[in-house]
Amino acid sequence: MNWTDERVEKLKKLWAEGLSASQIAAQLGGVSRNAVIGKVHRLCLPGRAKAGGTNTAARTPKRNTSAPRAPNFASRITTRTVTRQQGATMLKEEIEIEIETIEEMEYVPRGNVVVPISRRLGLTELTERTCKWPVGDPLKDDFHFCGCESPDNSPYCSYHQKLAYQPVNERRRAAARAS
DNA sequence: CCCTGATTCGC
DNA sequence: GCGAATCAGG
Repeated sequence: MNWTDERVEKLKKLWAEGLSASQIAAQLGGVSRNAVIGKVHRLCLPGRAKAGGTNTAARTPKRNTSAPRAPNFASRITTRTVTRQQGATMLKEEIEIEIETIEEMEYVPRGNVVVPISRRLGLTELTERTCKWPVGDPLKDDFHFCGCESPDNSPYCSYHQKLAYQPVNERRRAAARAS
């Protein structure tokens, strides 16, 4: 693909709008994000300040122009893989529709509001049909299990089953994502 | 891992 | 002049 005046104009425009190089490359079509970035440089367009996106200005590697390339092999491998996957991903890029899931429900396992009609069974009293939801501090002697009737093969009664499997969802993802 | 922009340098 | 390969950082 040639950098026709029109394409260059579009590049300038999109870049000015703050689109990322990969997004611009997708819009223009036929070029990689690297091509876009390279062009941006040649045009001397303002790079992305250290603002929102990702820019680490004041970066001057300048290897010895005389020394042959001796990059880090380990990182090279990972870099390559990433690059290829990017290409495949970019072809799919289209429109993003954010569906905000407003979760107001905050599950709170109130340790006080104990539970239903706990049988206060000890570990030995448990059977296949008794709820095995632990109640209390395992290190204290008042520790016991719910002991209520539990459906078919479930290890918990209907009440505790909900508590056991409910809240584990969207909320977790956000948390896991952070780390 | 995925993504960003920045640089270098063979073509 | 181009842009893939790399690098560096989030």
